[in-house]
Amino acid sequence: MFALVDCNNFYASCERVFRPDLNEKPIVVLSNNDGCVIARSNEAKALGIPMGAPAFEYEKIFQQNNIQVFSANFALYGDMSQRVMNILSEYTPNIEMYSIDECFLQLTGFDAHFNLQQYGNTMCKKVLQYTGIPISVGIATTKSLSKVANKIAKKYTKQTGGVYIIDNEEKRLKALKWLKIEDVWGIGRQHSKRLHAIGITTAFAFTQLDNAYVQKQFSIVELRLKQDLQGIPTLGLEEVQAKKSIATTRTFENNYTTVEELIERISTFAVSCAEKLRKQNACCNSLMVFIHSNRHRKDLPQYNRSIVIKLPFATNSTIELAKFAVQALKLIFKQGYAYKKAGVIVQDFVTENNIQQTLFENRNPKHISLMKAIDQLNVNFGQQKIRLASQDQKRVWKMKQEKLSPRYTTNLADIITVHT
DNA sequence: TCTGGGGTCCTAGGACCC
DNA sequence: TCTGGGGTCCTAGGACCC
Repeated sequence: MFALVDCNNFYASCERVFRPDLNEKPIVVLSNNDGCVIARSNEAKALGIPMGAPAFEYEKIFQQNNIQVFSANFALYGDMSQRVMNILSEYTPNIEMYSIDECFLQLTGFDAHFNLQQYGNTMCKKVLQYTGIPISVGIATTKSLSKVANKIAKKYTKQTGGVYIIDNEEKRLKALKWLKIEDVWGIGRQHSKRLHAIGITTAFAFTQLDNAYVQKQFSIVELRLKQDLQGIPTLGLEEVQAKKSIATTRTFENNYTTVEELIERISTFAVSCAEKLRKQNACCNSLMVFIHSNRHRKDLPQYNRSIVIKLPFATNSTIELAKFAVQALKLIFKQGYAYKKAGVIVQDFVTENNIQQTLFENRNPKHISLMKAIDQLNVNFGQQKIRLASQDQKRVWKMKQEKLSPRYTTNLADIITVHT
């Protein structure tokens, strides 16, 4: 059996743990730059705030309904996630952390009399008691069916107590007939549109399609999903593996029009990628830079371009990566556009001690110890203390975060005070 | 005025090999 | 007149997830 454990309205719940006065009150969490809604409490959902709602359009509605608004506090959410996962890891060593707020547990070795319902219930109780985060648990014979079970558990919390189990054919069919095709895990916007066009509106109807047809019209991914939904275990638990790409991308608060402004941003993004690379002891062999104009401004000329450059040697040096990223930027920059978003993505990794030397040009060996020193200084004296000259020296943080909550669990100065 | 960020996987097609 | 077969690797683009 697989269990899918999912935290309810995770970001909103994290904020609420430290603000119990907000229990049963509507909460939304905004994306970077306080741009759009990325999490909603049940109360906010009931008020009709959609996922992705632009904050500026909904400002009035937030006020009218007394909705508490938060800027995204990823330091807090990441730490709370760790705490939840640690507790769930005690239940089985076979655990896959699928995202910041959900994980799959593979449950083996339980006999037919084992009470899964009770098992799920204690899980919910323990996580709630230890962390303050409410969770839902879906249990079934395959991964995708446990996702379905979880949806039911969450939707009908009152009846299910937050735990639902699909353990026989009758329940499986009932669940799949209930589930709309667009709500199936792995079926996104494009696929559900195409499926609707041929009259497929439920998960059940999807499982009735011909295997060859599904593979031909879609891909092997959708075929695997179909079989998994039929109750044939096709998707297994996945090992956590090293990342294959690392990105730092941002939407800007304002438009940038000059290459100098973009050089500063791109350098900073490359620096951030280099730091993340060093954390996972990897070097990259290629790098992508992209720049976008504001796609929402239909009245302005649009320009979107990206470029991938192969590096002459694998590196994770801040200095070298920033240099290459700026070179790449200069190849695609065009005068006359208002740029609103840009990013750097590094890929093609090799582990640090496994670098293929090249004949003519290699990474500067001095950079290895230099980067160690920089990383250590930034750890000891705060992030971004040591910067490249090409980065902005005046402002450390340009992101709009007007409603940021304290880092209650990761910053000593932010620990909550208990009034006695 | 104001609209997020970070990932993974698969496929088709082209370039290349013998 | 008539011009093969089998394979690998790489990349761009498109789909998906949270």
